[in-house]
Amino acid sequence: MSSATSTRQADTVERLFAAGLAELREVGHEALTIRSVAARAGVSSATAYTYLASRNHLFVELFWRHLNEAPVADGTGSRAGRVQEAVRSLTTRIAEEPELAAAVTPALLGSDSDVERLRLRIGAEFAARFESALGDGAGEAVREALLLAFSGALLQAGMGLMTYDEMADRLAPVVAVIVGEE
Amino acid sequence: MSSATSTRQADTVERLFAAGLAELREVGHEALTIRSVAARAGVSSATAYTYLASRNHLFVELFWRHLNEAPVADGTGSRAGRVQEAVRSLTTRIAEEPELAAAVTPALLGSDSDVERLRLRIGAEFAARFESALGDGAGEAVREALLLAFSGALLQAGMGLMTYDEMADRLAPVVAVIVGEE
DNA sequence: TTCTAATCTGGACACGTGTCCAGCGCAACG
DNA sequence: CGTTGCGCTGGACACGTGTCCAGATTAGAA
Repeated sequence: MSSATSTRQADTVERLFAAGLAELREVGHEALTIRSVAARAGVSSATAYTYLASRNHLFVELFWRHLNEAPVADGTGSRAGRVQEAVRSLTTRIAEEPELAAAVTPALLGSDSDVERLRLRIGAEFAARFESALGDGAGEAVREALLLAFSGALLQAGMGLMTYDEMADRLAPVVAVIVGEE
Repeated sequence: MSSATSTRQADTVERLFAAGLAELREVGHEALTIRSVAARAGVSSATAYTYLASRNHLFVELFWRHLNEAPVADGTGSRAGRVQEAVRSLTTRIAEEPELAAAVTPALLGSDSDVERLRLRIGAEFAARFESALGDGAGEAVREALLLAFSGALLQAGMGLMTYDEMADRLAPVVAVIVGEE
């Protein structure tokens, strides 16, 4: 029972997320409503709200799932080169779903507990990738600078001051400055 | 007539912004509604909406006005020291109105044309301050890194991962890394 | 098959946003 | 001292969010 039950629930959740992503691609995040996602998933809006804490939660969850499929860059080349690769891997992945990226930036600022939980995980994921690209011996300040610059770039892209496609190129010299290119 | 008329309008606008700030301090940005601001300003909500394009616009405008009163740090000391001073001057000012800071972060991501206009001005203000602290001869990448790290810090603070009070201290070593401390 | 408990439904609710407009009142101009 | 017109009012509107709940469905257990 419990396995069948949770299968049913899992199905519903998956249908909701799939519908959310489809809706996002089709109408964009401004026009997306929880009810339209529910309808697309073939589920009532009350049901949607039992799985989605909020619109923000939907966006953040979709982003988190999407991000997890970003390839992990391999650890060859110079330190700066490795970090640049890590950055490129992330931005490339993010740029694949521009509407999702646009949606998640404000959503990440939400105050739902679900949003908060995921936001910590996302931050930790970025940190882990930079950490491993940097290798040992990188100072705390360097790690923090990288993370802040990357967050800043995401924010700028979210505000439309930079496209997700150009993020990696814009960040490359910034990474060089922070990590030290010599 | 036009001067008298615009005096009347200017009065209304000022009352709205003053009421907005008071309301923000009193109930916080989550509970603030345009209608409550209008009521506090002694004005109908329809009138409020003729001057405020949106809730986001209110927050961004208040932030912009607040920011403009941040003292400009003087240009003494090392390059890194000057930039750190510039950062501290900004973060100190921002930390004076924590609710405003919390409100503006998501608001800055809005898509109103008024928000967009102000957001460019705010970004330009940050850039100008860093520029003048850096002096001539700082590379493009250094300037961009600074701006991105600062934006990133604002974002982190907006997400509650850092308080505005600790921003300057957290950023100091980051600035040193970016600008080069030697 | 029948029972039971989890899931889902439909539709109401309170609330906020942002828009609109007919009409009112006030301040300056003639 | 009217008249004109700008700014303000009040209150309706459409729409979305997120909450709630009594009752219909469903799937597995007995």
